[in-house]
Amino acid sequence: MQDGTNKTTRVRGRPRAYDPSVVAGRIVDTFWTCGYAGTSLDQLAAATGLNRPSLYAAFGDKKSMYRGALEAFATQVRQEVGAALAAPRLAAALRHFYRGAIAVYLSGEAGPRGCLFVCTAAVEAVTDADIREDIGRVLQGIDAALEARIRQARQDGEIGQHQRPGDLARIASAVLHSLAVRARTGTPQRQLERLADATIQLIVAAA
Amino acid sequence: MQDGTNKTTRVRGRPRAYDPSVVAGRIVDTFWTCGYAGTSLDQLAAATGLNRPSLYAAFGDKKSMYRGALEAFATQVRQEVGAALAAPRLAAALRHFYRGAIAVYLSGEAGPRGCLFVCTAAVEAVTDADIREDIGRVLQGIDAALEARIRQARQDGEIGQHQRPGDLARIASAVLHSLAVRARTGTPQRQLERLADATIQLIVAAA
DNA sequence: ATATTTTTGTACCGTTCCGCAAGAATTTGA
DNA sequence: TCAAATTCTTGCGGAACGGTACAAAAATAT
Repeated sequence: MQDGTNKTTRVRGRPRAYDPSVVAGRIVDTFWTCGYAGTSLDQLAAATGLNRPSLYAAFGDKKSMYRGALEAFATQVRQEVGAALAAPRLAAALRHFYRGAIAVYLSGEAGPRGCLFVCTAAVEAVTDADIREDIGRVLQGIDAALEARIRQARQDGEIGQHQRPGDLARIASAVLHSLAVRARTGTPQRQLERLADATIQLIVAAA
Repeated sequence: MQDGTNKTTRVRGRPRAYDPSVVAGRIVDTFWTCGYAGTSLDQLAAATGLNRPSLYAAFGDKKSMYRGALEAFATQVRQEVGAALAAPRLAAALRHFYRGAIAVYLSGEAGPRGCLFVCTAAVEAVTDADIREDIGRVLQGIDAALEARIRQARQDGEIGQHQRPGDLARIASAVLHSLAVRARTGTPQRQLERLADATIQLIVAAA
């Protein structure tokens, strides 16, 4: 807290002409729309209003910009997932979970964009081990959050004992992945919601 | 059949020094590993042994090469899906369906590559309407094939009536999408198979 | 005022990108 | 043997790529 982030505590040199968090958001947006390989530094400069040297000084090279975008996206995802799954009954929790995801997946000026990880980072996973591990960690985190929530529902007697919570959780997040892909490839909101609802019904009814 | 594809029926000019189907396979392979934007024409030339002008003459520009790869991949998928789902009982059909998919998704010299459509084409869907529609058609085709097979299982009395075949089919192919993403991001075969098996259990047990 | 520190803007580096032009090479037909 | 047809090879061209050097600009510290 004693660093220069406070507005009153001025630092030495020429002040930044931009808000780093706003710029970071624009970077996420650009990569989300065009993917890693499909985005150029000129595009990022145009989207942020910065020129390339400023971008480089603030966020490093292209790959570290992209991984920074992944990290920012993951942070938001974790927060929203946690909030959604906090609902007292499993069906409602899953419903908030999927509705929130669908809203995110359908956002975007140029059209629905799905999930930054599933729909753009996955391409790079074969040729880039760092990004592959970034994705793995996030997907595992969602699996784990779902599993914990389902395990709790089982203790609460909401669902049967015939399916293991880990398996149900992975099925639930499988549908999440599919919603991302389908949203990005043009499936209308109505059908996405129907898929989510059918999944909830199947999981909650799991004997 | 009266065109020049027969080996004995020679055509006029200098003969091709390559087998177009082999080259097409190499093109698929390269795009499958590196994605559309991440693949350069030089890379394709190196992978096929042709030089760029020959590639261009035979397969058109980069985008039409990619769409050709999508088409080739889709043809193979349709064939394998049809064969797998022909099994007499639904559980076995789905088992073949998923096992076949997992085998494909784990293939690749540089590591598992998932699905060409789900893991590489999806990125381009926002900025390229042609590719977006290519993906949509294929995904819908798989949904439809699964729905038909599940509908038949229902008629055969294999599964209950509480879930609609269309919903179950979309859940089944949702898991397929997830298997593609998870395979490409490093999930081991054992876990992929476990997810598939749990899904089959849930669907077949659907009351 | 002057020095110091940090950011910004311009311009440039070498490389790679995609696509194509033009001629050499290799075959069949006359 | 020569003409026609098709493919292969070399090499170019203009643009875009990621990344950086360098000096002007704008703030604080002394």
